[in-house]
Amino acid sequence: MSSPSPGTATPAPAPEVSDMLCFSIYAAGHAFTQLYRPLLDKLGLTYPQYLVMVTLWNRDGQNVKELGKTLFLDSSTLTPLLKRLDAAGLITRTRNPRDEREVLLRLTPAGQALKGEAAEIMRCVAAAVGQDGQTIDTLRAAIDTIRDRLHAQRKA
Amino acid sequence: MSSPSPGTATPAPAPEVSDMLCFSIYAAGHAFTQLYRPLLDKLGLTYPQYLVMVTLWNRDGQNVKELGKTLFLDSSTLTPLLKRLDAAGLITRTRNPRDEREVLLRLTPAGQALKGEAAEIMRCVAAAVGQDGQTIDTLRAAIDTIRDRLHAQRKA
DNA sequence: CTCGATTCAATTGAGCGCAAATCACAGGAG
DNA sequence: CTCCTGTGATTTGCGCTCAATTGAATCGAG
Repeated sequence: MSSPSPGTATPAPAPEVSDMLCFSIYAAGHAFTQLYRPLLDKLGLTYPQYLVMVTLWNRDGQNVKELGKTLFLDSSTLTPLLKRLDAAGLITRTRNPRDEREVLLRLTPAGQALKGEAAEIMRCVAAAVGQDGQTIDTLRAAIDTIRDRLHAQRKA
Repeated sequence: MSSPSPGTATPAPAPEVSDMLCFSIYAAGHAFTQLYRPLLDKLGLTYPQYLVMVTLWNRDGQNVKELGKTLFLDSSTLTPLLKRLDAAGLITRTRNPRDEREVLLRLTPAGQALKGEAAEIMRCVAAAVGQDGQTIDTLRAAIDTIRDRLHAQRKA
């Protein structure tokens, strides 16, 4: 008697992926990546590389650990990605003389210069999303709340 | 004079990743994957493999194209994934005798049997998300709307 | 029936993401 | 100073994701 529909002819609820919040987020993430691809191709960046650049544009000179904390990414993901940005001439990677364990990430002039181009991309994405700022902020807050709850679960 | 804040001391708005909806979705997606990992390890599945199984539990005997349409994934992603599910004894992959281009995907008894274990996982995930069904449905609808808009943009 | 276009799956190459193991450095206890 | 522990980054191995290409089968025009 624990079923919501009591007795007759409901063989199984049969959940579909389209009913699952995790799948909505999964699919929307891919859709964003594919939206960004042609826009970022002009800058020679991938979507995760772009997120790294946005973070560095806000605070230059952080180390890998701090960057990873902001993006929720592991150093084993970031190290090869940062090497590619380095090879592309957008950042430099130097050990901190005060603590040789840390690698400091600094934008090159070329890396700084890309910031100007990014504004145009943000406008394109906002247009593609096609929702007002209020709606987006509310949605974002709801998603972040869930993310934080999932991360908290991780420790428990 | 094109700046929104007219004259004084606003050097740059400096958008951060935490202000970007795309990043919220990106990070939440990873959080879900990490929540699922220990749960699915018991079944020997990865998260994308689990989504495939959920889809096949709902409709057995589809081909790769149809599966990809549901999950928004390409055959180049699915082919190796399906080979792993085949190697694990959860599905079979056979050419459609009516049209030899298609590969039909069918659950094995072992693949069917996993469906029972999945209910428990869904309960764990729902508990971790910790929101009522109404809230989740609203959130999911909003995300799906944006996803559809992004996909539509793709064609234009 | 033959030719050309289309469709479905598979393959290839590059990059992302994470767990686990490794290496180097820093800092404290003795 | 030496050992031990902890931390930051890298390496390795596996799987996912997609663009581009290939190969095989189907279908339609003539």
